[in-house]
Amino acid sequence: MATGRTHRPATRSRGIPEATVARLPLYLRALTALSERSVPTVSSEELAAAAGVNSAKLRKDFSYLGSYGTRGVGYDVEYLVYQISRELGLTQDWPVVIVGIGNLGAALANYGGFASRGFRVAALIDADPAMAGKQVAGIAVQHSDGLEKIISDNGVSIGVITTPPSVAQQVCDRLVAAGVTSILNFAPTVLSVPDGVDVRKVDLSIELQILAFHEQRKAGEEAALNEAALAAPAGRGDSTDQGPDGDVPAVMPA
Amino acid sequence: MATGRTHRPATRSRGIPEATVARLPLYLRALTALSERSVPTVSSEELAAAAGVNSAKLRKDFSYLGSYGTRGVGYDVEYLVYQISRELGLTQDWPVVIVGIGNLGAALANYGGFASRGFRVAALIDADPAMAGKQVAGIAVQHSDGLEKIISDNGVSIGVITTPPSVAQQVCDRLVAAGVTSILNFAPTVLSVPDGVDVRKVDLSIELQILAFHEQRKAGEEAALNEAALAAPAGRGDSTDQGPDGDVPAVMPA
DNA sequence: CCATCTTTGTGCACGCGTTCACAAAGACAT
DNA sequence: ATGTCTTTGTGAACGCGTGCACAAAGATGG
Ligand SMILES: NC(=O)c1ccc[n+]([C@@H]2O[C@H](COP(=O)([O-])OP(=O)(O)OC[C@H]3O[C@@H](n4cnc5c(N)ncnc54)[C@H](O)[C@@H]3O)[C@@H](O)[C@H]2O)c1
Ligand SMILES: NC(=O)c1ccc[n+]([C@@H]2O[C@H](COP(=O)([O-])OP(=O)(O)OC[C@H]3O[C@@H](n4cnc5c(N)ncnc54)[C@H](O)[C@@H]3O)[C@@H](O)[C@H]2O)c1
Repeated sequence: MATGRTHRPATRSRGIPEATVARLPLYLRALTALSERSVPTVSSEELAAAAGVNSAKLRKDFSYLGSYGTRGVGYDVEYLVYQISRELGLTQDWPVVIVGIGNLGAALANYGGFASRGFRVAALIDADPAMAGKQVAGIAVQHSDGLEKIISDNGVSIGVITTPPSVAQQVCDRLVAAGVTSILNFAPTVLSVPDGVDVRKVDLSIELQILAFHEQRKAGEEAALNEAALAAPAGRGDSTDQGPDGDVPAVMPA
Repeated sequence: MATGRTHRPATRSRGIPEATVARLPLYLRALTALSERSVPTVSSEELAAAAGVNSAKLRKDFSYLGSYGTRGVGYDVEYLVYQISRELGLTQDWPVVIVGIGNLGAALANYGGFASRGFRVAALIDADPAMAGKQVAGIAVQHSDGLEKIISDNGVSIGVITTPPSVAQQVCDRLVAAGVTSILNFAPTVLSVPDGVDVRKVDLSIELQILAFHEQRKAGEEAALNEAALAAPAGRGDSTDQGPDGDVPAVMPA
């Protein structure tokens, strides 16, 4: 998922597959819920259902961490919570900076889900002088002039970018130069980073477009079905009276 | 990525692999930028660089859509923009509802990136009576009592859930019952949906945890390197004076 | 102590996605 | 028209991830 210039070959970190790492937070969430209900042990089948995955996959995932289960019984919930937390590095505190305190940045700052997992908003940074000093989520916004100092003073290694896309790369460059080695990017841009820096992106627009693709496919199948019976009206999705699937390109190739 | 109860076997839709579909929006974005700069054609190498992918992958991706390139020249930008837009279903208008107009829901409502790709915020829905009637991003928030009618009146097939996780499943159920067949879920919950409904989730907390995992691994490698030289201090990441990698579990298994 | 029963841990096969490498195709110059 | 040069489109190999199916392990009861 790292979108750096050089494509790192999936660096199976210390033997734990990337796909497994991506599921550990899911397991952890389900386990935390069980822990709060004081459930002592859980079977792979139950936990898998709670996490929305296959039980075989879950057992294989856990096997990468070690053999923490007891055959015939299941897994000890508390113990597993600790092991996964430790594996994910959540037993330590991760100071995070958010750069670009607009609509989205402010929403993230207000989000309680951060602190609950060992992530602490160490600073909010914005380039707008009018924002500097304002309190957002109980934290004073600081001007981006001091970005480097803020990063180094707080020992920040994780940065969140919620600036407009036009400045995302330069913000990224400054973060990296200041010592940040993990970036969560909300701006719809491809970021170039040096080796050793991880970038993950959250792109709302892409998610919607993927949904639209499947939605269109579903509508197409439905239409084909209706067509097979008779030339029936579409019913849903006729908000515009444009043809559902024009075949004539807007511009022909040269 | 659909997290429904039944695991659909990657339904290679109409021959286009899921992984390719997920990259089409990326290509489209890069192509749109080129189009705005009036670049007439682009090679797979250039476009791949702009989209942050391998050029062979890009060519293979495009080969699923058909042979739209010209050997020795490259791809016609305008034509490709149209073809990808059509394939993704962006030539039609998709009305979208957002349910749960809190911090995040309001940020999304204000986001301009929706409309630019054929997605139109048809309605904002919240359960809080105090929110009803309030204007957010120029749209009046409606009470969730009328959810079903709003969905059907506007022919909405895509819903965005930004409610607290505790109510996400029931909101999801109502959306589905009302006719929504695609859901973008921001609440940290596993949603169960019937077959034929697509769910995609955006989970900030998971992204951060994945970053933390890699961050810890990097720190560990670095520490091992330093250790090899001498018992050197860690320098970064000592915000708490807790040992960097305790080995004693909090609770021993039964 | 033994039998039975539950559940883990994993060997194995399969399919998807990625990447390499190259032949074919077309543009362009001469 | 012909040759050269660029770039596409794709066959093939490989690696990762997934899921099945089962043997091994341990709990539990008699
Ligand atoms: N709002 C959403 O729901 C949403 C959804 C998906 C993606 N995004 C993306 O997230 C980003 C932020 O969206 P938004 O709606 O919050 O935009 P916004 O305009 O409300 O906020 C952007 C903020 O970044 C600040 N900024 C600008 N340049 C900066 C710089 N060089 N350094 C530091 N701060 C700087 C601005 O002062 C502003 O406060 C955009 O890239 C947008 O495309 C937003
Ligand atoms: N804020 C963030 O940056 C952020 C980040 C990641 C995930 N999330 C998740 O997104 C969701 C929303 O976060 P938020 O910060 O906006 O929370 P919020 O509390 O600000 O907003 C939630 C809104 O949902 C409304 N609501 C509650 N029950 C409802 C119902 N049954 N039907 C319709 N509306 C209902 C509430 O009235 C409120 O306006 C949460 O699940 C949160 O975990 C938020």
